Amino acid sequence: MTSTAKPAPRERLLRAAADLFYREGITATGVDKLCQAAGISKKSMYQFFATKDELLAESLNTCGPASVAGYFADPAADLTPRERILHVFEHLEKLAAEPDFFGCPFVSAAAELRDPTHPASLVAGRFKQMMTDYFEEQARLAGATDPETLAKQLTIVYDGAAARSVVRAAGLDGLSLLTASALLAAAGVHPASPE
Amino acid sequence: MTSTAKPAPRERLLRAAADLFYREGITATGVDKLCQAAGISKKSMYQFFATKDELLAESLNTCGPASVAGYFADPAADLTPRERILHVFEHLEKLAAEPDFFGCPFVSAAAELRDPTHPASLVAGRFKQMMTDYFEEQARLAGATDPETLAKQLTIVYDGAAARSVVRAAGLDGLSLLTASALLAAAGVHPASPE
DNA sequence: CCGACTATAAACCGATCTGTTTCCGACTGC
DNA sequence: GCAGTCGGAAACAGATCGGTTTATAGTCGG
Repeated sequence: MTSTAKPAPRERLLRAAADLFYREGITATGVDKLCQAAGISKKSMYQFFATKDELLAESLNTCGPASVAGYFADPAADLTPRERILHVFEHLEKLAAEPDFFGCPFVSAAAELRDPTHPASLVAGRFKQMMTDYFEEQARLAGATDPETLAKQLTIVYDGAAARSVVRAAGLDGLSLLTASALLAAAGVHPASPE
Repeated sequence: MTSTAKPAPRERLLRAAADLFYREGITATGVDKLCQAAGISKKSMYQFFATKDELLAESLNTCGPASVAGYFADPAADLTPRERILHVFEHLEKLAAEPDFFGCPFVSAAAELRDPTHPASLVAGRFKQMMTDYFEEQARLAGATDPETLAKQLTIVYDGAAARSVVRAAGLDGLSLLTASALLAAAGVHPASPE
């Protein structure tokens, strides 16, 4: 019975936290609402996590990877590095078109916290770096002239496009793909790799 | 006496609101703190503005332009369109290097609100469009191949670079300038305009 | 059946939230 | 001097905040 509906109290709590913090904001989400959404008591919550901030950081850390997994193409797939890079933006375009898209969860959290030393901010920084590292690796494989710089630029395009979608409350119409392609081309990475 | 220290109650309130909402967040800033910072009573505040949200929207609308004025070079200055575009990113690099930079105030507000219909979100949308329009105008003057698209791309770079600075709590090291230059070059806008 | 453990619901704490109201002193025009 | 108005200080209202505690219901191993 517990297997079908309830994965585990702690798990449910982390999921509910990641969901509500993202959809409604950190400060705007109270602990009571959180526990109610997770079907858990406050006492249990405070046994798992000492403070709301600790829960926030752990929810980002635990549920973050799953929420951004779609950006990274299956490593087993037969794709060129350039296609793997563009896959990130294809996925972003898809997400941004939906009305419940509120930007990158990590950026969103770090921006609201305004405290670089907050545990959740550190988690956000690590994940951003992870995406940049992914870009750099693929850029290097693609033979880009300056993979490190290109990776940072692509991350900027990713976050900028996400911000655009949020303030306009609209999709991106391929703009992020177009911009990423332009930067790839400027770094010598072209669609049909010529022999 | 009132002329030296106190501009006007309403003005002070708007300034304090813009400042605190930006520095500490919207939800995290209480009305009491706001009034205290502005040196005004809550009664007066609620005579000027019906709700906190109304104050927020109006503070963005009124104090927003001044807070972003530095991005736009003096129209009288002898600058090329390309230089005017890059001036935006030079200014951003300067701001991002300071520890009290928390990103674009409009994006920040819209992101925290998560409600595209909120008056403040509409204000944010208008200002973003204003910057894009500025980019587009300069891009057209510079003879870019596709000024409209280039303008959107530059706006994306602006917001993406701001986000990067926020999550890393560090400066940009010229990265936004570099990226903007690359997109300009891709659109056929080069530094020393050759005859 | 029993004691230990667990997790729940709910009350509770002081503080703070948005928003309203009351009171009172300081101006104003007359 | 004196009604009238203004705005500030502060109490107030009801709700919610993060966090703690109590009491109770269920679930184990022994």
